[in-house]
Amino acid sequence: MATLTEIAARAGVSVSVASRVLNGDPVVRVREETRQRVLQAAKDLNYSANYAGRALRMARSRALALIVPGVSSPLFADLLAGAEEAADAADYTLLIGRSDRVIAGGDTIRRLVGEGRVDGFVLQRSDDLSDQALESLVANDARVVLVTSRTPGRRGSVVLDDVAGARVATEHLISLGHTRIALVGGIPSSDIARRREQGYALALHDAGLRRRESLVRRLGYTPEQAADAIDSLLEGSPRPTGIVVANVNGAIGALTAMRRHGVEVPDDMSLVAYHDEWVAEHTWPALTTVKMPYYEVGLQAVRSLVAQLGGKPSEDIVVRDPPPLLVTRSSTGPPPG
Amino acid sequence: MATLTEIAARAGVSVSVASRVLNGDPVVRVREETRQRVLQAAKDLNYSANYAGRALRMARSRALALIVPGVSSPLFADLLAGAEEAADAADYTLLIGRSDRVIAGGDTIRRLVGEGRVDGFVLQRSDDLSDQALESLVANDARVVLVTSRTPGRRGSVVLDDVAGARVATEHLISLGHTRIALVGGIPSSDIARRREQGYALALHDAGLRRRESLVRRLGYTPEQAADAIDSLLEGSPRPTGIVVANVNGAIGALTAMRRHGVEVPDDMSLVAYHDEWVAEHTWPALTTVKMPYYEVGLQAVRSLVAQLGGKPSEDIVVRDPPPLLVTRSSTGPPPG
DNA sequence: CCTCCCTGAACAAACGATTGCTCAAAGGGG
DNA sequence: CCCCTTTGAGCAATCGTTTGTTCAGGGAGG
Repeated sequence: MATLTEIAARAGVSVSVASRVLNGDPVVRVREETRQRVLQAAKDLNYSANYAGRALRMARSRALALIVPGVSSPLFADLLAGAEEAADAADYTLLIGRSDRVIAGGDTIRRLVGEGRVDGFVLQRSDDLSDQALESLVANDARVVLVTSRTPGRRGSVVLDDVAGARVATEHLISLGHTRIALVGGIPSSDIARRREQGYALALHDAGLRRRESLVRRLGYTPEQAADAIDSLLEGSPRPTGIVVANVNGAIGALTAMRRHGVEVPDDMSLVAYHDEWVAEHTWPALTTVKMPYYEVGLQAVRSLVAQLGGKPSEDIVVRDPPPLLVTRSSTGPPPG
Repeated sequence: MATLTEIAARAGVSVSVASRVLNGDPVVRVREETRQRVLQAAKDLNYSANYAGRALRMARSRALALIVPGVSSPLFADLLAGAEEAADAADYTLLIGRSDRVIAGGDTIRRLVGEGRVDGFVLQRSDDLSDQALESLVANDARVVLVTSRTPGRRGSVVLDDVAGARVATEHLISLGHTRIALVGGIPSSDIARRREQGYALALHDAGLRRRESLVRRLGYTPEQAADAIDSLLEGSPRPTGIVVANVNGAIGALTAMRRHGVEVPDDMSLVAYHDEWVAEHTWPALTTVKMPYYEVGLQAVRSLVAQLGGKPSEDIVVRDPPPLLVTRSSTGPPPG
C-alpha cells in the first residue's frame, strides 16, 4: 500500500519522475542512476500503483467484464480461460458477472459500467435477455462484444462456426450408414439454433438425403426439453436411427429418455452431441460429441474488445480455427439391421 | 457518465451540497425544495457516482473478490449465488477470480488486492495451494475469509458441516441394512477429507459396526481417482456392499468403474455420493446424494467478511443450517442376498 | 564573455467525490 | 436596537496518479 509519494521520497526524487520511470514514459529524461534508485525504492516498498488514483486520472479502469448466463458449465470454463488469457496479455483485469442478474433487476451489471468500474464487456446473452434489455445495457458508452450469439443491427461479435459443427456431427452419422437422422435442436428464435439446423440440413443435402421435418424438434437445450423431444420422436414414424442433439446437456436428458423407452444406444439408435465436456465421458454409454473451440471464442472476444477500446472499428468474427473436432465415444454406431 | 459537478450545476447548488444530499449525509442542512432539485437533476442525468473518484477519496473500493479453484461446478454456482446475495445486501460489488491463477504466477489476484481493487476476499483453496502461497496472498492487509477448508493458525473461515454430511450418507446405507460399507475419500492431508472420514467413522461406530481400514480409500475426488479406488476395493475381500463416495464427481467415475467390473448398482452394490448436483439426476443409475448448503456458505462468508471490514473480529463458522439433506435416487438399495 | 541549447528534474493542474470549516442571512431574545 | 444562534449553503483541502510545462545548471559555440 505504498504510494507514489513514498517511493519518490525514498528515492529522493519528485513524484513526477517516479511516475515516469515506473511507467517507462518515453518522454522521461533521467540519469540511469536516478532511474535505478526509483526502481529499487519501488521494489523495496513492494509498490503497485493505486488503482483508484490511476483510474481517476486516466478515466479508464483497465478492467473488462465477462457477463454470462450461467457460470457453472465446463463450456464456460473454457471461454473464461481464453478471455483471461487475452485480458492478461493486454494488461486488463477481468471481472465476471451473471447476465441473469441484469434481468433480475439487480443492477450489479449496470453499476459495473455506470460507475466506470469496467471499460467494456463481453456478453453472452441468455435466451431470455431481450433485445431491449440488451440495448439498455449497451446504451452507456461502454463497449460491448457479443459472444456465441449475434443480434441483427448490432456489430461486435465472436461466434462459433455452428454450421460447420452441426455438419460434422451429422456427417458422422451419415458416414456410419444412417439415413434417417433426427435433430434435437434449440428454439427457432435463437440464431445459434438456426445455424446449427442449417449445418444439419447442409450435411443431409450434400449426402443426397432427404430432410424430413418430422425428424426435427426445436424445444431447447435443457435435459428435460431434450427428453421431451425424444419422447415425441420415438412416437413418430418412421423412427430415426440416428439423432443429433444440438447441445451436450440436452444429450444427457436424451439418454435418460431413451433408456426409459428401452432404446439401446447405440445398438438401436445412435446419438451424437454438439459440444464436449467431461461428463460426456462418464455417461452411459459415453457420448460421441463434437468439441467446439470455446477457448478461442473467449480469446478473440477479449482481443476484439481491447482493439475496440483502442479505437479500432468493431468486428464480427466467426471462429473457424481450430475446426470442430469429432470425439468418438460409445454412443454412435452403424444403424440396426 | 454525468459527474457530480454537472448535477450540482443543473440543480444550481455546489458540489458539496449535491454530494451530501445524494449520500443522505445526516449532517446535511438543506431546504426540502433544494433537496428535491438535486435528486431530480441526478435522475435526469442518470447519475451514478464515479467509482474511481469515490474509491480514491474513501480509500475503499467497496468491492470483494471471491476466489475459487474452479469455476465450472454447480456447487460453485450455489456458493456464488449466496455470496452475491450477501454482497448486494451490503452494497458491495463482487468480483470472481480463480485461485489456480494465483499459483500459476499470474499476479491477477495479487494485483486485485495490491492495487486496492478489492477490500478483501473470500478464498476457497485448491488442494495444491500451499500454506505458504496462501500466506503470501494474505500478507497484504486485505482481509480474508476462507471457505469450505481451514488452515490451522489462521482465523476467519466458513465451512460445511462435513462430519454431519458424511454421517448422513453413511447412516443411509446402514439403515438399508448394509454392514460392509466402504469409503472413497479425499487425500488425508486435506482437512475436508479428514472431517468426512470422521463422519463416516462416527456413523459406523454409533451403529455398532466395525470400521475396517481395508474398506477405506483416500485417493482423491476426481472421477479417475475414484475409479481407481473402486478397482482396488473390488479386488479386496470381503467386498463392500455399500460405498460412500465423498464427492459427486468421484461418484460418477465410480459408476463407470463399477460398470466396467460388471457390478450392478444398486442390486449388487449401493453407492451414495457426498454433494448434489444436477448431473446426479442424469447418471445411470441416478445417484443418491447428500446435498450440502453451499449457498449458505457463500452467504455467511461474505457477511463475515463485511463484518470484519467493519472492524469486527474474524470468526470461524460451521454452517449447520440447513442440515445435510439426503436426496434418494436409484443408486442405493438393500444389500444383496 | 555572452548566448543558446540540452539535460535532468521539479512544479502544478487536473480527474471526481467527500467532508470539515467557514460564512452570510435570517430570526429570536433581551 | 444589538447580539447571538440557527439555518442553508459554499469553500477548499484531500485522496494517488499522470502529464504538460517550467526551470536551473552546465557545456559548447561564436
